Order: sequence, then structure tokens, then C-alpha cells
Amino acid sequence: MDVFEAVAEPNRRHLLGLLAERDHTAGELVDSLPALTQPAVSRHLRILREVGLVEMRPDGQRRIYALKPDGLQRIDDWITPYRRYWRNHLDALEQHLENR
Amino acid sequence: MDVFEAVAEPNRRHLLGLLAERDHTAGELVDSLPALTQPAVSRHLRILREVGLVEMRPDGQRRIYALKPDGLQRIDDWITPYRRYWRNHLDALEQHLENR
DNA sequence: CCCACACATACGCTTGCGCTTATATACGCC
DNA sequence: GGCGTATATAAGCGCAAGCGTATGTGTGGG
Repeated sequence: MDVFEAVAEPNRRHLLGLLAERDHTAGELVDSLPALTQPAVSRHLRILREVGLVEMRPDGQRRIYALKPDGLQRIDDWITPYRRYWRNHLDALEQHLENR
Repeated sequence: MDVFEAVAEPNRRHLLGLLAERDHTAGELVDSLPALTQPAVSRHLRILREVGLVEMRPDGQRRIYALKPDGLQRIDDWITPYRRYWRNHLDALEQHLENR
């Protein structure tokens, strides 16, 4: 499983969104996805950790999860060369509007 | 199939990379992936078209595929707040999330 | 016309993901 | 030590993704 597949799963993107705000315990993350059981969320967290998108530190009997920014940067690096495409597209659109 | 799942497939990222350089016929794209058969590539192109990442125009009996920038921008929009995060602009990220 | 070429679709198969239920592990508290 | 809590792992299942083979569709050329 690579970082692209990890991010393709909607529940995992939901978890990343929460961790972008602040660190969360595993239990808080389980509560944030009431449609899923605790083992299902635990598996998602394991995958996110394996691809380097989050990191975990134990705190007593709890596990605190935190966003690890390096992982998403790999996606950003991939998308960078494409970014010029829609910039050119926008430039062309703006020019079109200005010429009216 | 959404744009995240579409991009999660390595062969489809390969096709997008070629289309970022220039437009290609379906046959050229088939030749670029010798490990896959022609129908396999055709299905990948169909998926990329369905999620709005590429567009196709017929040219006689050939089909010319071109990159469509709007699709990847949806991924870029999603990743934008995280980009600020790994650049240590933590305050900007939190503000962005709170304003959603 | 008819055939070759370029490409798409149909179908069946295998494989891996994501889920649930059940169970294991680890820690805190009394 | 013994028990409840927090979290992870195991086992099994349904389903959809991705693949190849076979076939359909449309276009150009002789």
C-alpha cells in the first residue's frame, strides 16, 4: 500500500482532516467515525502509519496519533508539474474575460 | 470511482505523465505500457475520462487523448491546507480549517 | 464491397481491500 | 493479583478492481 492508495480511502482522508487540526487519541478517532467499528478504524490508522502519513506515541494505555507532514509531500511533489496546466488554463480564462 | 482512486493506480499515473508532455493517440499509450494489453489500457483511459482527468477527441479511426487540468485541481485543493502544515505555517492551517 | 486497422466492450477469473465478530495484549486502578 | 478500559490483531466474508481472452464497432483503403 502506497501513499496514493492510502489517501484514496474516504475514511482515511477524514482521519487526516481531524489530525490536521490537532492530535487525537485512537478512541477519539473511533468516535469520529460512528459508521465504523473500533477495529476498522484501528486498521485505517495502521495503514496511515505504515505509509508515513501519521505517527503514534503511547500515553499510558492510550495511543496518541499525530499528522506526519512528510507523507503528503510525496503527493504534492507528484502533482507539482501538473499544476502549471490549470494555471495556464486560468491565465487563458482571465485573458479571455479581460478582452471582452 | 472518484479522482483519488483514479490517481491511486500506478499505470494511470503513468498515462497522466505522458499526457502532461503532449497529446497521444490511444495506440501510443498502449505501446507505452508493454506489460498491459490493449483492452487494459483502454479501460484505464475510460476511467480517467469518467473522472474528468483526460478528454478524448476522435481523429479518423484514432482517438486522441489530452490532459484535462480541472480534475487534478480537485486533489490540489484538498492538499492545500496540508501543504501549509509541512511548511510550518501551522497557524494558517488551523485558521483555514476553522473557516470551512 | 471487403478487409485490415484502431479502439472499445463483454465476460470470467483472481486477488486484495474493507468490513464485522471474536480474541489478544497492555495499562491503570483497587 | 484481579478486573475494567483502551487499543491492536486474527479470522473470515462480500465485493469490486484489475487483468486477459474473445468479440464488437467504426473508419480508411484498395
